[in-house]
Amino acid sequence: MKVKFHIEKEDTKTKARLGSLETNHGTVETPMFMPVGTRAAIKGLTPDQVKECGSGIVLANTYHLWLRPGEDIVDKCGGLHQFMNYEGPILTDSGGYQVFSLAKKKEKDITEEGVHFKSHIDGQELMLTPEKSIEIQNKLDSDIAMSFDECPPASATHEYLKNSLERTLRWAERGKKAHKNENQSLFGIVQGGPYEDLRRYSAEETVKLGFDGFAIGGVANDDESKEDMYHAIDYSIPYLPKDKVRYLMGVGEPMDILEGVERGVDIFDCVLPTRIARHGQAFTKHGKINFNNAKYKEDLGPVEEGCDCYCCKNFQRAYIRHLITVGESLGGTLLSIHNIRFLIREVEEIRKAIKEDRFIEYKEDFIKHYQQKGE
RNA sequence: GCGCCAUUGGUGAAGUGGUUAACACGCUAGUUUGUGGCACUAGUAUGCAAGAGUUCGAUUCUCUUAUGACGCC
Repeated sequence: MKVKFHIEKEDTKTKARLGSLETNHGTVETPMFMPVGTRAAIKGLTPDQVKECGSGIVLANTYHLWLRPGEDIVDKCGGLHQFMNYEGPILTDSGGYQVFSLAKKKEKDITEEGVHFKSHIDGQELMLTPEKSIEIQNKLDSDIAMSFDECPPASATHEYLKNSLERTLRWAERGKKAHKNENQSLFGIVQGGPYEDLRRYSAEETVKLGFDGFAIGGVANDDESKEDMYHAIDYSIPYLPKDKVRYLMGVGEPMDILEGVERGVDIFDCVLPTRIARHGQAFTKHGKINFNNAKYKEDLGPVEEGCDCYCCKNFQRAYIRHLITVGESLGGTLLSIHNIRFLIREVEEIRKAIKEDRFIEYKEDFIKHYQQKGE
């Protein structure tokens, strides 16, 4: 079955909405944050630990699983759910983002047919096309597949973005035609950088093609400003159907999730919670803290006061700081658990706030605390 | 006791009679948004064992002292 999205409540003061997304592997409440497991693993965490964080959907990546171990092996193992032993819903990214970061600044590698690039593993010359990406995702058997799109840099010109999004539309159509897995949903992706006319055009045309959900792509690239990112959302959302789920790709930071929800986004994904964890940093309601900092050497408190995660319930900051400074991977694991739980706790609170019709108050309160950095 | 060599930051060390004493680690901070996992960026010796001398100028040359290694008696 295809995913089904239901709106349970719309916020009266903003475009925020409370909903649920029904999939073959369970129903997830929205707004929701999705942890990223690029190579069929949330780095450093077991599926049980991921689940304990309250996760709904998790991500896996087509590009990475195509190169290793190969979609046929995943298929032989019984599909992605069985392969990685995750029973909840899984969304696969198309590989577009990865392939474009490999082909970056070489326009000749980007053709109508697809994208030429060299494998980051052995340098082998490869080509990824919309059909190939969808074919791989069909075999991986995720619940949600993403269209193969071009993800242009934030610095791209209006003209470049226009041509690019038109090609992305043609690719979306080709991908849709190539899509054969009846149990898998397919999402379209809106591009167009920070430009109102392009976002509108891209959204309207993508919607016409007909997808099971819609994503806003091409945001938070390079050093795109927050303003541009919020504009990209604002200019895309009005043209997306209300009854389909909306996914803001690659975003993330605690503040951005609030801004996204306020603008009508339902689901988010981001590598940040796990990446910064491995580098020793944690989200807290007072801002981001860095366990490489000497001030945590003798700190006996939990990573975050009041947090209900496994890390905060069982370990002191001094221990986390120790693990990080000596390079024990458990440090990254524990902070990943905390950071994922932090973002999921945030969306849980957001859902509660929308339900109680106080989303904007919640947001303001969150910002007030988040801006006083330190602790 | 004599001879010979050494002594550079928290550590291992490079180096030169003349503007900012290399590099590495460590340390201190910062960055990270559809992950080319375990990275990147920046800062970190007003001083080259101590003192005196030669010189326009010495960490670099000379002398004395201290400490250490090696060799000889």
